[in-house]
Amino acid sequence: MPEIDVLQGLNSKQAEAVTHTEGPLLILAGAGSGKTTVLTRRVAYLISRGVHPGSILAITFTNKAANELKTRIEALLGEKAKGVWAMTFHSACVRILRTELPGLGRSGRFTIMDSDDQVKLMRKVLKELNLSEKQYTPSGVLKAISAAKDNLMGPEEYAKTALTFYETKVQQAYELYQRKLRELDGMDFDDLLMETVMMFRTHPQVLAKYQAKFAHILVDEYQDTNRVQYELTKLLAAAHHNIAVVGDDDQSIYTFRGADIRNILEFEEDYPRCRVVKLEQNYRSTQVILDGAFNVVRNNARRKEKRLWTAQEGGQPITLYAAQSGEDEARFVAGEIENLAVQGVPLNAVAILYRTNAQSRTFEEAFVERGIPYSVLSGRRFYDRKHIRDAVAYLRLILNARDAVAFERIVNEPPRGLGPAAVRKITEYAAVSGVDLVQALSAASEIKGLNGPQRKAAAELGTAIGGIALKALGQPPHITLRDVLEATGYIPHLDAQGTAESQERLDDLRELLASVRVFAEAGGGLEEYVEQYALVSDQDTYDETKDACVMGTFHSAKGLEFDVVFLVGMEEGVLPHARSIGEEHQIEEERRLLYVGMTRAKRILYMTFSWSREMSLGLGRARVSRFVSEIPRELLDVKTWED
DNA sequence: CTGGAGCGTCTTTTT
DNA sequence: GACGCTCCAG
Repeated sequence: MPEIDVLQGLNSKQAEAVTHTEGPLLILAGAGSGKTTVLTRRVAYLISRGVHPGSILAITFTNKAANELKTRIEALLGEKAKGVWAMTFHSACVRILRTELPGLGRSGRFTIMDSDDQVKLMRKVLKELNLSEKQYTPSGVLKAISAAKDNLMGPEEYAKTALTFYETKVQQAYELYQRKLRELDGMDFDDLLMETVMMFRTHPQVLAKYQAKFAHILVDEYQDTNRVQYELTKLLAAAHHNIAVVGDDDQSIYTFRGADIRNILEFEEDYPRCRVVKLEQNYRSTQVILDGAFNVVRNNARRKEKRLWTAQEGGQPITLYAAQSGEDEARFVAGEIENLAVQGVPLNAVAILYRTNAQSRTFEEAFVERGIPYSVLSGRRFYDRKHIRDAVAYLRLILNARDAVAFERIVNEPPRGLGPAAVRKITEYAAVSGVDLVQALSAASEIKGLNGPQRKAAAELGTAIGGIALKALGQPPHITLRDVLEATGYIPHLDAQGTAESQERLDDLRELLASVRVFAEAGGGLEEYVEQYALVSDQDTYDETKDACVMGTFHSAKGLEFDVVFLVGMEEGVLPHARSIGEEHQIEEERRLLYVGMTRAKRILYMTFSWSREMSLGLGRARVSRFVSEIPRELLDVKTWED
């Protein structure tokens, strides 16, 4: 493939970022500056220069972005491009750990515990430690633990820094939580990263293997990396320093999750020989939109000085709509979308963005009423539904008969007369006799304290799951899923209910089966399915070809673009969020959030707010967001419900 | 001991 | 509007 193709159509800065292949590179890429193109071309360029695809590690923020990267590279280079490691931090770590842990005497078949599992487990921990959930909320303790893991502190290290009474209790919870995870052969999201770094630190030969393997490392959305992620890339790049990071400090919106903006601000200090390339030409938005966004974000004290420019002069002013109520706001948005549709704007070119997920409801109702198709940018919504999680828990138990979290989830779902007391007896039996949970179920007749019906129900469940587990290896995963939901009575139970709700759930399960089938036909096995299940994100399920407008949070819209964008709920207490008011650096993050939202728009930008809003306690008066007043008046076209 | 009804509480953003 | 908790009938 001639080199000229790979550089075709790039501006000089972009070309520089693509062709600087040896040594550290910091690409400061403003919103809409062709970042994905640069990443794609860079990988293609490396391969065209003879770099083996398998020695390129490209870390992206979502699986969707990773897949897009792969597809676009293959479009450029064809078969030659196969083998690039394009994935998220978490998927890369899972892959490394599954490969390496068995050689170190540890299990490579761990289950990934998602946030729901974590909370359930933490509840148990707190109960065991006699800590009241009022004072020590599971999410609060988990947040502290997550922060510790982000800073690479295990329970022992954390103990050294735990000073307050609260922290010593958290420390105890941390220790017990980790012990329980080990017993379950589970890892939470943070463990995946921390364990990988720990393994690299304690086993230099393993680290050396990956340092040799990945001759070139690329990291996207670098402004949103946290300490472990930073450490991980630093370790991997230590031997050759062929590390290219792409980011924009103005788009750092994940500090609540430990993202450290210093990683990007201080990259040049970490790698003194580093080349810095700034991409400031924007190919996405009109000048009006860029000016509006710039005038907001310029108010942040902590940022690198820069300003985007575009060859597209002018543009439509930003419409600011003052609504009478939340319903009126939704009515306005729906009405405008209908008008735009008449003018020929396709629905999938329109997005509605809000600060919190709960805000979607009013809009969904208005859209349903008017028959406007929409899809919510929150793939986890589907996967987090109770019955979907139940179904996956059955699969988890088939794969790992010691997965106590999955076991407890489904042992009495549908109701089988096996309540908490019976479950405790079964798990105790398993622990004492050294058998797994499914074997314990099958041996229910030997468990003391269970009554007749309980013994029968438990044995049946054990036989059903055990039987299917035996067959699972040789058949496609969707068949296994269907069989287990039938044989354990899950689907029959829903069928028997015959309510509208149970029908919906059955439909959801059918959808799940269909998606597993698609996954299987693409060559995926049961194990891979369950693994990626825990790692799917909001964006991963987004289908841009569907004829529907998109709704999502500001966060979930990261990296996406739309012709028309509505930013709704532009009120004090919503954006900036009430919990961010008071702390200047949190206000700055909220401001960046708005910046990200505004720069999603290519042609037309709306911002709306309402004078009154339904709050948790009755109707509240609202005030327009402080950020709106930072936008120069001449860029705005102000409308109210009275017009 | 289990399952279901009814009640109060809390809801920022997410890999 | 989802979930945990309490209370009571079987």
